[in-house]
Amino acid sequence: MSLKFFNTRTRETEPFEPIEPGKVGLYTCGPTVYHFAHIGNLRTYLFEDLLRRALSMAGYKVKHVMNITDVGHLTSDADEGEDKMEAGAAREGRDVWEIAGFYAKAFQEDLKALRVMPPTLWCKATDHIPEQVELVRTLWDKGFAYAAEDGVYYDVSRFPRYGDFARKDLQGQEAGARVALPGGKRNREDFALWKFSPRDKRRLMEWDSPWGRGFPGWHLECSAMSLKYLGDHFDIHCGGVDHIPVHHTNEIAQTEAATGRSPWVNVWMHGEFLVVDKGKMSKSSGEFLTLSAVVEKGYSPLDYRYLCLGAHYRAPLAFRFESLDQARAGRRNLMEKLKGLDQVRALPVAEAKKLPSWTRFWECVEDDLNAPRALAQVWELAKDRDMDPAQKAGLLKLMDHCLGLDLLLPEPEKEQAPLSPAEQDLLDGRAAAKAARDFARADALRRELESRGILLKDTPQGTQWSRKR
RNA sequence: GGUGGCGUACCCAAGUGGUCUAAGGGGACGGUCUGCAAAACCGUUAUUCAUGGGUUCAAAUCCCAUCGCCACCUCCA
Repeated sequence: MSLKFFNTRTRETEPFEPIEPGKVGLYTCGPTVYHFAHIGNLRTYLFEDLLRRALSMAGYKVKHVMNITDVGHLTSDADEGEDKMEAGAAREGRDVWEIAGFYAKAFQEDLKALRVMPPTLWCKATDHIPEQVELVRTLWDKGFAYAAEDGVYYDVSRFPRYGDFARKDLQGQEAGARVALPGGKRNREDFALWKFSPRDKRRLMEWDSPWGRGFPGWHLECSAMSLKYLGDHFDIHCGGVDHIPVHHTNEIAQTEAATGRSPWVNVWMHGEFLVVDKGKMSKSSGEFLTLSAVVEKGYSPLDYRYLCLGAHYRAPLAFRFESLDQARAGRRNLMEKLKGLDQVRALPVAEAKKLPSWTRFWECVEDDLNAPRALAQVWELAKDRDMDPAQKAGLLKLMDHCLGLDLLLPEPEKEQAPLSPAEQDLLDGRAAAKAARDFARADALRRELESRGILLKDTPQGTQWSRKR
């Protein structure tokens, strides 16, 4: 058995082989912290978390690096618009640094709520300015960079493999372009390595460089930081599918040009989008749903995690509240079936891994992280009423390590507001009516209670009540 | 306009040449239980995979056409 992943670089599903036995270097593109993450963004981090967990469970020691981009991400790839961070600050009338800190923290809290394991190492773009300047210098010295009006640019024509990763047909695109390139750019695809600060305006985030005062271009931080922490050849690099044509293409171009080494990264993996109605969720289109908004509507972050696990990471997932309702119902039903197993002394991991049920589960995970099928295996197990509880608990513990749904950690019962005197009267009245076998009256009282949000359940131990969730 | 992808039951969704008369979940319906319910349990719910052709001993899976939808080529996970 071995892990197989779909590699964007080769467009094939291949057995995973680490560069160094037993170890994996993993870089996942983190957020630009100019706004809250929406649940579409978060889907990608959930996919990466599944990958991370699968690698760990396969026995690899994973060094996982994730960036926080807090500077240099422009509102347009044409390198025209503003820096998103500065734009975010202007929008909210706050300091850029404040904005960065605030949204980075919010992001990390979202991940925590979703049970996404934190990376081995977080790194911030603004903490690595010298490394980025150094990288520009290397590219400059090697002749891959040139100065234009508003910054230092990467010359894609110097890197023949430029379009390969995204399978872009540059010839075709250039032929159709016919637009004058602004500001002295040599090629349409050239991107900024270093942007100069505007003459008339003082930025809060700017640094000196040999080419002029300014700030690093987006793309650069991921190259500089992954080079620093994972080296010029590492195992896996992830992100959303949207990163294939621009961000990752540019990262590869600048990194491989600088190091002269290819491939820089063996396996590239990309998560598909969460789509809303007929389109993707995006920060600009107004369809913007944060995790906290979902929680405020009464869902658990794990309901969303469960929803995402129900679809393969490489397939678009249609989001609707109806789907989320279904996920919530499914997760609750599953938890209900597993109730009490947390009290059981579970079979040790080594033993549980020998059971066929585990093998079936793990085969799904190994097959390019097929979470939907893995989840189906969890259900098969949960429904098995003949299995020894110790085995069952051991297996579920293992599976949950992989899925991160806290299956054996029941959510604390919500504090229920005690019955009001009026409600208590109704309850007592029904009990009396029931005892007198006046069922019509008993049912009427139950309906009355239900309309107040109280559900009754008659058990051999008497009537239990609960407030509607 | 160019490029890539998708279309599986009421809903979400797996499966990408034979084990598929298509996994799993949600929902619905029927049954057991109950005074009746709820919960639980049992069962039912696609001979069919957008449509029409074709290739093959064999197709949801490959090819072609048609229709519908989406993404990228502006920013985006």
